[in-house]
Amino acid sequence: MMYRLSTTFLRTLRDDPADAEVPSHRLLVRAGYIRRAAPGGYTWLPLGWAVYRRVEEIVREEMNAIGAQEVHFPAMLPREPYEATNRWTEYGDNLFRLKDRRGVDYLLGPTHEEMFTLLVKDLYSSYKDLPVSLYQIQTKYRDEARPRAGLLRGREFSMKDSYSFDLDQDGLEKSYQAHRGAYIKIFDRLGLPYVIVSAMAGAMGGSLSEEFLAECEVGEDTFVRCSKCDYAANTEAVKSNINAVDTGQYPAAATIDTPDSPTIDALVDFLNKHHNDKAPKGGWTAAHTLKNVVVNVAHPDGTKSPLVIGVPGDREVDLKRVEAQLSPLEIEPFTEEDFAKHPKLVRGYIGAEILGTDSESGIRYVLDPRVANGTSWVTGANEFGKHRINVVAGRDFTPDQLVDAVEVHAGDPCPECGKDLRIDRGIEIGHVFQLGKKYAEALDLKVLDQNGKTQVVTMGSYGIGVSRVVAAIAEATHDEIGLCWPRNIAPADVHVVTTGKNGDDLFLAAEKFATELESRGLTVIFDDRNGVSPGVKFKDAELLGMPVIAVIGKKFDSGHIEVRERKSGIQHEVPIEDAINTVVSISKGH
RNA sequence: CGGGGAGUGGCGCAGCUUGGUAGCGCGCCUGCUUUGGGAGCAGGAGGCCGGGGGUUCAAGUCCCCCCUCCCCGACCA
Repeated sequence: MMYRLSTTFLRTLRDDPADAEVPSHRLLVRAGYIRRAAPGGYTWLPLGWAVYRRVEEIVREEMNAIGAQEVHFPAMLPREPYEATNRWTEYGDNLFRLKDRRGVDYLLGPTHEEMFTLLVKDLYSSYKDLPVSLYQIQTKYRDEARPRAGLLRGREFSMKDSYSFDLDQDGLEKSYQAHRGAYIKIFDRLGLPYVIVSAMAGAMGGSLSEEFLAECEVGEDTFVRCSKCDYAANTEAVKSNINAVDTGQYPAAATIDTPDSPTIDALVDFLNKHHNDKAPKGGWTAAHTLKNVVVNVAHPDGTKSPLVIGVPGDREVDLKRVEAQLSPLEIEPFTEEDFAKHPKLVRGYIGAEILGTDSESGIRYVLDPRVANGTSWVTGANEFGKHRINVVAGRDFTPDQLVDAVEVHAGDPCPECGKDLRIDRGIEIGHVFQLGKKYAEALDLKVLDQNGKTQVVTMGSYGIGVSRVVAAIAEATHDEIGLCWPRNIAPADVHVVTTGKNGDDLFLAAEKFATELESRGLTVIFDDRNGVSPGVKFKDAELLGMPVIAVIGKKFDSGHIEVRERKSGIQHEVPIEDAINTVVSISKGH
């Protein structure tokens, strides 16, 4: 296969496109791999599509290797299955909906759990049919509030989604591990550095769940990683491992006047000025205070109730993290009107002692594990301008539940080994999780087991964002001057540049060289454009990012061809008679 | 959905404050020259100035409404 640039449908841009910010977006547009066609929708041009297909093929090969079978659903789906699982409403505005000429509802599939479940239900009914894993590579649609960063977050994108169907948890475990293993092979082959982190199954209603993240500054996911052991988790899924403190000999709790101290900062100032005698060693700090944040929780039945979250005063509450743990409850802001309805909650002075389902207020109270049993706190007195000191967890108040609620910080202890955690950002490129029986139950997917009894099938769900992976690889591998594709997914193996003009000896030698490379099984880009200056050809070759650039130019007179490795910049001057073998051996991995 | 920025030939931008009938660079076309790091000269083509309404003798420029894009936040496998 040879691309002759004189006729390839390609136009590179000298300037960065104004609407692109992140490197992958900027370079993929500038190098002529993609064009924006719609908000959050991109056209793949020939070279871009070549990359896309190579990624797809690697995914396909590894899925087939674990025995998964490829199918293909429509992108436009009926409403009913999504009604049955409640996702027609749960998905909310993120679902693209449309009606046919008779006014019947359809949707553009954001993901296909329902359809796969129904397909298996349609054809299988015995335990003997299981296990089975099916997958597709499909265009998915999500009406993202804010598409951004080119291919990284579009409203139309390509995803490989697979689903495993097993009779029991043991089977699911095996299917899950098979997919996990396949994903490791896929991302290894793609040449993409990645981290596997534990994640919350959250809204999808499963249990074990892990994400594959490509480490990347512009990534949208934040994850922690231990500096010592190999613990890694999405920030939402980090578990604290705080040990309870032995109950100390704290004096009885007492009320103090704290005028004008509705905020933690003001309170700490006031304590240091007026209650220095009672201060712990080193004086009062925010870490000695217990901050109580009120939110509303929305229950699946549509009702709302207040919830108070208690965290140390020097920490912020991470609502996403709380929400993930309380799922399917959703967190909403607590408004002025809500305060009016709950007069026991005194804004700025909410105290722990009246909180908890079994306490005076009856309001549900969850605590971050940092507020451990036996620790002593300064907290609100539930009265304007007053606080309570020496309020001891477990003695003076009891939470309904411990929930990891604080924003995770770099330097927090690792739950596995206690060493410092680091925080980094990544792009979610793959996700494996054990769905369990949620969809099978909702859609009544059952088989008969060995004893002739019906069993609900248990499922796993596994996704790879194929189009996103292309961008993630561009992010991970580019440099200042352009793209820099790993050998396995580059649209061509070698980019042949000549400074010769159409028809002259140099040009003919270059053409012969390119043709020979092609006949040796390489995919070749041959810059045969006429009247384009060498400078432009070199810049374009670097921008396009093939792993090897071969130059037939001034060194040709002395019998040499220049062979450059794009990534390392290493340049070899190779005698003409050896050049083909040199390029082939570099392209095949030395 | 909230905050900020921006929409002007294919691309990147100026013009808007102070209204007077659209300009620069790149790219594109023709010719000549040039050919190892985004060439030179000459001559061209190409624009309902995001859309709609208004003010005015006159609107890219002023006013109102809408749409779109980018960034931050919210949301989101």
